[in-house]
Amino acid sequence: MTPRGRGAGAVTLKDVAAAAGVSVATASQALSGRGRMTPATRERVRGAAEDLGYLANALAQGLRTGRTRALGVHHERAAANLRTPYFRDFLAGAVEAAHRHDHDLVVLSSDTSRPRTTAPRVDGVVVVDPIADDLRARELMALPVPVVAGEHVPSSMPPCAVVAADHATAVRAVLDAAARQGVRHPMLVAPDENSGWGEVLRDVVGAWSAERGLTPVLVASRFGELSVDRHEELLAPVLADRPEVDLVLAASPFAAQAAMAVLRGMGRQPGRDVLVAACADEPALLAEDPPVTAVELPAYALGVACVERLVAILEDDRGPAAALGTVQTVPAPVHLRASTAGALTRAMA
Amino acid sequence: MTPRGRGAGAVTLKDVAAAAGVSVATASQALSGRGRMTPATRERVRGAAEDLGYLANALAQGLRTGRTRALGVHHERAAANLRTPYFRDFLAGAVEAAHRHDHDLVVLSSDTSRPRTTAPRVDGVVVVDPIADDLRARELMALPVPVVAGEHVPSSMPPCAVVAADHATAVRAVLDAAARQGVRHPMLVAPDENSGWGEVLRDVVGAWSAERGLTPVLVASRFGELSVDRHEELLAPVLADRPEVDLVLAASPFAAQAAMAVLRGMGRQPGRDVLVAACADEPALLAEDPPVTAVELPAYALGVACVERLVAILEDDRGPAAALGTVQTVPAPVHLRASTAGALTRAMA
DNA sequence: GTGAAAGCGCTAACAG
DNA sequence: CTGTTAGCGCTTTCAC
Repeated sequence: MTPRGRGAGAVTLKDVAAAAGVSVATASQALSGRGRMTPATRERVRGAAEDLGYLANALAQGLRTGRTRALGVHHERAAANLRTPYFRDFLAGAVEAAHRHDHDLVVLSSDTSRPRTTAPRVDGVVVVDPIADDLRARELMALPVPVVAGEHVPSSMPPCAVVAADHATAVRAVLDAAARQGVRHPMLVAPDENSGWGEVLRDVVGAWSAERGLTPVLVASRFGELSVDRHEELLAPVLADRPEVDLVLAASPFAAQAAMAVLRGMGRQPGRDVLVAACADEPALLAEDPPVTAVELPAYALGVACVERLVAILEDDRGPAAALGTVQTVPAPVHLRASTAGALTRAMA
Repeated sequence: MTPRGRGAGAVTLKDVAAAAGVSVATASQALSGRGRMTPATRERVRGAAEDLGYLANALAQGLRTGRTRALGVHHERAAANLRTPYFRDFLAGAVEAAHRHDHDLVVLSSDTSRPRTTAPRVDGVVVVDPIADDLRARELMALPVPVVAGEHVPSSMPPCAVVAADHATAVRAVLDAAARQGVRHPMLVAPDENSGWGEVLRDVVGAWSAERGLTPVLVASRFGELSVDRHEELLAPVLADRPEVDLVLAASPFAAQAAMAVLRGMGRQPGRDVLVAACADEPALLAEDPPVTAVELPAYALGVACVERLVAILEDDRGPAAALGTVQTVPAPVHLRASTAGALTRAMA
């Protein structure tokens, strides 16, 4: 009958009420500052709570009020991705903002092998990098709590409030720089339709190319593929097939590294015969020869912005629905490096 | 009467029960796999839950069962410290282990300006670097849930299960290396009695010195001081006062950097006239001239170990009390570098 | 096999 | 001004 375990021994409001000689209801109001009562009573209850070391049970409070003062963060394979600086920075930003607003920040378990059987005890959720085939993400987005997506939502997922890096501006800066070097045959290597980021990149490159009467080559990769080798396997045949390509714009820095290797293997010199750039930065890109132009994804700022957005939605009287389609962007610095700085020497006319 | 807000609209067990034509009690048992009933009934309930997208309310479940499947992490000024690699690595390890055991991981709000009014909804807490004057840490340690300290607990705090780096072994390796270069007058700069780490370092250096008939100079600093300048202000007078010191062992890498600067300013050449080492590593130490010997604190491994320990305590039938005094250590690699490699040229006999 | 009822700790109406 | 009452969603005896 009594719950097994850890909760046992905790001081409850009943204990405080008894000690102060009032009812639990009065005690509750005394502590929350609500209700009208003599200052004396209120002080007596406060004192009792203090003496007993009373801390309200957040579970019970949350059950009753529907508010938990906790926010959740979900990332597909959170534990594994926590090895990447991107998610770490993001999380650091999210924690900073959550704590500033006096909320706990819950890193939701993301063992995707089994579906959650339980709705997380949070007031809202940030889904970092929503991926269409991430079942957990879908579950969370179906929850009756507001959701903010950290990055664009693939079109096959339900809409929600979005906070994303300003890829369009950043990628256009890269493309313009490449154009100045005479690029005519851009290739985009980007995650497939499971990723909203991939969709955005295709849109931007598509629009930019159309404005110039160019036709980009589009190659689909898998989101979250961190292996350079795998990307080489993907790119070797397509690059062999398309010798006219004079710019490889890769979403992933690992794909960019792979492109460098493959091109070199084909006897083409990156930065001269062909330009290379990435839509996400990584220290390794600086160590390449030549160093690879890249967009810096502002992970920390995104973490902050996502949580700020979530808090704003929670406090919005119009209700969470008002936020559904909205997109907010965070600037993404562009680092132009030697891989896009050399005038193209056109090997083949 | 109905709680305002976010919870509204959620599918409850009542809805599932109604859809399946059973009572909530039966529905509960059907889903949890407990209780005896016809497979047909169980399937019907499962199906209804599936169709409605039912997720159990973790708050209610937790209130009833006393288990939330969530673990908390507390760090003084968590948000600020999340800028340091140490806490990031620690957190990454903690998340990995927590998720492996199917628990959410809550980064507890650590706005220390106001005390928590609410007990966090977690089954147990990891307190990273417990500091004696951290009120939040004390609050958490008074909670009726098990607590694991990530690093030694200062003697003025209540005891709990401890998981710490093996400072003793590591520091002794550094001291032995220094002794081989002829060190006779070691100085230890370590956090004051607010920090269990500081206490351990003083104990180790004290014991080691006693074994050799040496008397170490002990300087107390403030835990968490990340500024090199502040450390310089602290060290300049003491080092001027104690020209005989031939080894500065600093707990913090920033104190080690400060020592390097101060010594150089005094015309003493670190690595030759005087040795320098740190009890925590930092990239900047590699860039010093000469590079500074340091102990690498295994943050990620500590994060994993703390959570593993917490889970073990939660599953231990003997109850959490059994774990109270225990200390578990994680190896801390030592990086011997040039700052302790040169034979001391004794400027003064 | 299944349902009714109690209660985890708390808050919000409504009486008194 | 304060106490009584009801109920948040769930689990768990205990009758039927």
